[in-house]
Amino acid sequence: MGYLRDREKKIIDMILLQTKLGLGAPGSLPFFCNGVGELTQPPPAHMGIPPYHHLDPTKAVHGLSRSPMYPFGSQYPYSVLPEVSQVASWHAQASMYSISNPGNPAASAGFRNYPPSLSIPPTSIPSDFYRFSPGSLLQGPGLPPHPGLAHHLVGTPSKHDAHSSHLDHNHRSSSLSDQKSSSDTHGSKNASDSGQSNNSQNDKKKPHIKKPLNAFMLYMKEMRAKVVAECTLKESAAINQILGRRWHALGREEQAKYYELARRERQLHMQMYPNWSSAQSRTHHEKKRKKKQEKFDGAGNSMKKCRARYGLDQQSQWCKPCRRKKKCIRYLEGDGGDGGGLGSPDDNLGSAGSAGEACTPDSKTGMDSDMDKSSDMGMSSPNFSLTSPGMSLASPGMSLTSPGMSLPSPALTSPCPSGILPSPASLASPAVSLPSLQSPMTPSLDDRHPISSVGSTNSSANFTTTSTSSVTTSSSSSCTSPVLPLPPSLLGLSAPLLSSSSSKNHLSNHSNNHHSHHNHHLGHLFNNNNNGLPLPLPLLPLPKGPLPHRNPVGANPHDINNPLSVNQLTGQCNSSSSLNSNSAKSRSKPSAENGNSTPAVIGVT
DNA sequence: TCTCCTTTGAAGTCG
DNA sequence: CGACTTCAAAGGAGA
Repeated sequence: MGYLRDREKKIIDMILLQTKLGLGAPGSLPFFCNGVGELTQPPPAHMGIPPYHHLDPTKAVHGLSRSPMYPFGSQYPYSVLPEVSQVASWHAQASMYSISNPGNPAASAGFRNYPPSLSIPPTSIPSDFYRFSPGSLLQGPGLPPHPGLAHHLVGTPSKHDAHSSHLDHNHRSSSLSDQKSSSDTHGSKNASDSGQSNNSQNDKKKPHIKKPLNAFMLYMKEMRAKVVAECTLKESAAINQILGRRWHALGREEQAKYYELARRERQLHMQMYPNWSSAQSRTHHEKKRKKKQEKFDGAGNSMKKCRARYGLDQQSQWCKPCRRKKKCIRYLEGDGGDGGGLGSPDDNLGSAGSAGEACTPDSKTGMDSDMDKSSDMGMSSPNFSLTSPGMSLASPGMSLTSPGMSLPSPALTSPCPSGILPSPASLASPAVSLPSLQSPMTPSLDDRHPISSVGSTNSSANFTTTSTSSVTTSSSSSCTSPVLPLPPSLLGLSAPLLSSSSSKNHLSNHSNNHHSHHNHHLGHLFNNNNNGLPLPLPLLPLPKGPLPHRNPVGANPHDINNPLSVNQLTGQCNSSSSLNSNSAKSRSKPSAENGNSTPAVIGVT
């Protein structure tokens, strides 16, 4: 209710603002009408924004031609770079997205308010939401980019810089002189080339053009403050988990807005930095990484990770980072020489939890890695079975037919203001009542899917099995682990559900497009079943063998010892909630730290 | 001061 | 072409 009210308020504010700005064209608001009509379906991620090289700035002005890669391409209008009125409405939208209520400091705190170089008052329009302010478009091609944009985009360490300048840099950069200097520095050309590096200082300050934010990033930016305010959480990791959940629970139209925003951001970014490529950002960071790598190389540590090297029973031998579930300092990437997959950063299934990796013992990683898996999972016995008391899938709480598990679920509306989804299923489940769990684990959205609930049962109960492969991969992975016998159609359905938040790294990314596509199916599923998919999903037979394993999020947030565990971080928000984080940690940081995640399981066994 | 955590999406790289 | 990797934001925490 509150959320809806908030939205209504935002819309009203937006309309008022638009009126104030004389931008009252009905077609420009709300959201992304673009004269095409209301969005009926959200764009899949891969559809939402055409590849960078497909974004022709020259065309962009007139319209973005997008091949309808997705069935509803025609329904989802990707029009164009905003026209002037549109751009203004864009600003207005920004005001809506970025809680602009001045009386809500928490809400506004999360946003950088790019100083309006234009006619739009800064106080009313926190264009912060847009790193690539449409202002530059408004001003025309020859005009400098939005100072805020430049400030943010170029050479601004987002993170630590934020501490000092998060709130005030708006003011700093809002001055005309700053605008001028900013534009002088970065110009409308490629900012990375604009340095006129005559002196070393310029070289040092060679601007780093950051990637444009994707839809989820934009969403996070907007909602973070909200979540922080609601949950009094400050840990970004935990907040991001919440936001991830919320993102999935978000309506398709809501998501569509962010995809649209992201698309526009990219367009603007491309216009401003036509020569930019994400490789620049990559190389920018690779330098640091190389340095670090050399550092480790110099140390001559070509060892296995502590976990694999010493085992769980000799944790005293582990290096500190391993004990802290951080990156093993003894582990050297590329130490593939021995131990089969052990040395590979990718064998850190423990955390990684990726179904792709978590295949059957004989599938991919070999025996060693299998052992590693076991140990990573904190399992002493490979025969660990989910049929153990309290973890039975047939347990009432986890019943696949449980109301809490059926789709669509009322719980999807996220009663918890933080977006954490309490579930009767989890709450009632004996599994979650295990003493090892400090706080009840709540199945994620994914968990509400019967199939995923199987896997999530494991994670939410801190049980892992030797098996491994998540059903997620059933349709695309080479995993041969016992998979729930699903008809292809259902598999196709299940995959997105599962991959939506788990094992993203490996599953989702086995094809970005597929992943995104699936994710959108997920969204469709949860918001409206207009795909004609059967809901609720049928009860699935329990597998006889080891159940598919879904490793918990990242460094095992369920590990109560993990300071960043979901429980610890979000418990204060909602004691009955938890993020069943099927993490995607594994996605981007596949290596070392992943293997260190673990062992909440130990306590169970 | 730097890195990690954690999320999703976009884009680059590699085999 | 698929799989994999990195980066974008955020801010607390730890080294």
